Amino acid sequence: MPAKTKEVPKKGDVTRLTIEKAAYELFMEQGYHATSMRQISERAKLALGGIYNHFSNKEEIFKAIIIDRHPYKRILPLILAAEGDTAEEFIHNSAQALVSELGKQPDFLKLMFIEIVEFDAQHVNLFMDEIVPQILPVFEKVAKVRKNLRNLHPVILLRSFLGMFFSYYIMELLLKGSAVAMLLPKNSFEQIVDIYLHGVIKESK
Amino acid sequence: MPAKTKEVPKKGDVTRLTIEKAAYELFMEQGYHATSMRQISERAKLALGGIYNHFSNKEEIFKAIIIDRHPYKRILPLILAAEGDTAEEFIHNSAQALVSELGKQPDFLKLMFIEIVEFDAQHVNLFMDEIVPQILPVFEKVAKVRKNLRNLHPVILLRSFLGMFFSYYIMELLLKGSAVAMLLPKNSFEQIVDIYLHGVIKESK
DNA sequence: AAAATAAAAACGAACGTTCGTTCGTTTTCA
DNA sequence: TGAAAACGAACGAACGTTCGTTTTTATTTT
Repeated sequence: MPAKTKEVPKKGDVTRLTIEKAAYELFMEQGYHATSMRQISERAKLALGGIYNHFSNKEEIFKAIIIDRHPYKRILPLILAAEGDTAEEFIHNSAQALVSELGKQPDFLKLMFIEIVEFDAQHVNLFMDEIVPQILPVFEKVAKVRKNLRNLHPVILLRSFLGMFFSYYIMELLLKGSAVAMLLPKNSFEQIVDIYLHGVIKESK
Repeated sequence: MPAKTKEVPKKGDVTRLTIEKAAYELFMEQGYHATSMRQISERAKLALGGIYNHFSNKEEIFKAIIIDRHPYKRILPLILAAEGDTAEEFIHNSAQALVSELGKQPDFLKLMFIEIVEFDAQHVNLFMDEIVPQILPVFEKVAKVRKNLRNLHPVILLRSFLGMFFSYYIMELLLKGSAVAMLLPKNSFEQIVDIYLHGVIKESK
């Protein structure tokens, strides 16, 4: 009887997700190289060797995390669903939704940083070509529907929009624990969004 | 005869800088944990044990790099020297100077990323309290002298200004190698600065 | 100016530990 | 009953650091 490879639902994939979750937590806490396979196996409550039934090596775990846990999958629908007739309202609302969503996964940025530091962003580069074609039309539509947006290149719009969040969270990371953090106004993010909308220059009267 | 500890100029500090330079290059290329003391000793053309005459351990090398090679020392004078009567001109010029300066040290951002990933930004946090009191007055002065700046909190001004660069370079890192990079307009940075100055919203007629 | 001397720097083998991965075996599951 | 999953000891390699020694450098004494 020739062994047919069957496409079974595979119950044991639960373990795979358990490993992924444990590794994700540890990578976020300690970084990639500082996290050992033994630590991952302990947190996943699995024998060391058992991991290798699900991932061929350590980097494969990280790659899986990058793909499965990247927040863009959750963020994209939020932007699409953001309401508001004017571009101003729309950006305000989608920024708000995005911040609250990222608040649930506050260390998502570290994922990107580990990527850049340890892997020279090679994994992200690979699937950027998959993501961006999904995101760009959204921004093109936003630019088209809301009349009071300046006539900006959609890529620039995307880049500056995402950049607003990057910068917000990075500065937060760099300033936390510092005495300067005290100087920050309570509604910092509101003001950052406002600058994004209207710029820093006073309009000529 | 009691041995008096004297404060000699110490010629051998050249070696210390050689180690620092070699380590800096390797950290940038590979990350912190992925770089071994042996690699550092090889690039510095020094015996493995010799390093420990100048640094007590690996982390001390990184700390020294963070402090000695942080670009803020070179950037601050540039901002102070940037000319332009209007706030618009000033920001334009200082942004231009900053970008060209950072272009000489294109991986400076990685320094911050390694900090965040491997050390939870603890070193930067420590000397933020030293840096920010130097930077803030510059931004306060900028806001005061140039009349056509909106009345923004100086910390917000600083934060959004630096954020503009962070986001610009991060997006560059994440998009490089991707096909989307082709879509980017040539004068991306000019447009980003323009958004910073005037916002994305069309002025009501 | 030369010699003596002590401190600083360089050396590289060696230490103990931990790393990622492999492997033969047992257990669980379909 | 055969495949998938779990196990944990074992492997060789690489890690950061230490150590005793030699070499270099700078200073002090002749």
